[in-house]
Amino acid sequence: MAGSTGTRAQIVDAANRLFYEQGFEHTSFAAIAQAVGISRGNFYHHFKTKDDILGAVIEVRLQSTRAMLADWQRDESDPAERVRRFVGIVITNGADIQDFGCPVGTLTNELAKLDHPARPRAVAVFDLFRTWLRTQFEELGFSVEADDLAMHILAFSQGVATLSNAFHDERFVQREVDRLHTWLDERLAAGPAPRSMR
Amino acid sequence: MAGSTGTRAQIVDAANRLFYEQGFEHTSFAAIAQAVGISRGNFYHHFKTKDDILGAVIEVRLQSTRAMLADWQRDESDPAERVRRFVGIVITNGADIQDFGCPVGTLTNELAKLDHPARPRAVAVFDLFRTWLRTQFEELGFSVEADDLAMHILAFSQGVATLSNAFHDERFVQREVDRLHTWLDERLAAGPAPRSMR
DNA sequence: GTCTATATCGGGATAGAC
DNA sequence: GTCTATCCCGATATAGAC
Repeated sequence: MAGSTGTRAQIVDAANRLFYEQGFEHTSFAAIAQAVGISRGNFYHHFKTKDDILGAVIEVRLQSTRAMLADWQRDESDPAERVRRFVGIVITNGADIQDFGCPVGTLTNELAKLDHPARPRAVAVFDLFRTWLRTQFEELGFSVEADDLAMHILAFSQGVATLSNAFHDERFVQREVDRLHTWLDERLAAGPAPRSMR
Repeated sequence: MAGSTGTRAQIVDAANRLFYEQGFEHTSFAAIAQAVGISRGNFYHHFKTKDDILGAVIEVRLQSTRAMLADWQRDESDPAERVRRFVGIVITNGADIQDFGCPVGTLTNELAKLDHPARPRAVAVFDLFRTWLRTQFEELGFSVEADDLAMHILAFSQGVATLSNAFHDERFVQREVDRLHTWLDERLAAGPAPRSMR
């Protein structure tokens, strides 16, 4: 795995964490260098510019997201249960989300405000989740509605993450998860809309 | 109104807009000064520090939010219709949200990452909406559920705003608004849970 | 590959004239 | 109240020794 060995990988890992906790722009080279335990000068041997590090961080996030979704795909055969696994992230990662929000949503928004060229790559992480969720609904028999349902699940996660970060209320998160599970069950019980109704 | 006249008010207005569009930390004094048309030096006659401007911006947002909610309270007698008015913000302000996200959610998250002392005041804007929405549901006969329903509406708005900013998809926004309206109608038709069921 | 030293720039903040 | 000039610091980035 490209995580522990190699100075370059260590830099990317530290930057990945710091960009999440402090934001991209607010994170200085000094902070990253200190976290890794190297000097600032050594830094530029591995990356020419700060944007290069951001690019590497986003690629790592894309890669680890693909790996996680592949794991879920392998470990769970029921698509509905896979969707529930995704929904559960807001509880599994509840502590980090309370402190820093969703890593995907907060980075894409920061890059949007900075009008940063890397924004589309950050949105690509969202696309991974969106496509994966849509595939689950397609496996459950939905067709044209699948993407709409996927986006609704994504919106749920972003809304919960933002308010969890603002209010630090675990009971709110649990209530919303329960509510979405109920909605999902009803949606699955009703099944896809017949073609004649579209 | 404290909006157009007075250099101080102009500074706050420009900062308010720029903090929204570019983020708080990324907005420089030079940018604000240029937007207002004054020199950087003059700046410090009105505000001692950048955090002071942030404080003033947040107070203005609190004030304008209170005014907006009071208007809605006055202009619309049906609490359900008032809630729908709030839900409609994601369409009314759709263009700005696509470009910059929700002003409340994005600022609170940025301040959380900066570990900024003004974060609680920024969250207070969320609290205004939360309390106002809860009051509407209370007027509709809900009691203990009112706050839960209010938070669900807030979560909706944040989820839609974040994904609207990421994907720039108006049709997604409209679908989610329609979905929430349906949910709201069903919720109101069912009425509050009887006390015996709690 | 890693370090120290340094260049360069932009940001917040101050002093003082008008 | 508004301006110009300036200070100070932190941040990105470079040069070059080891």
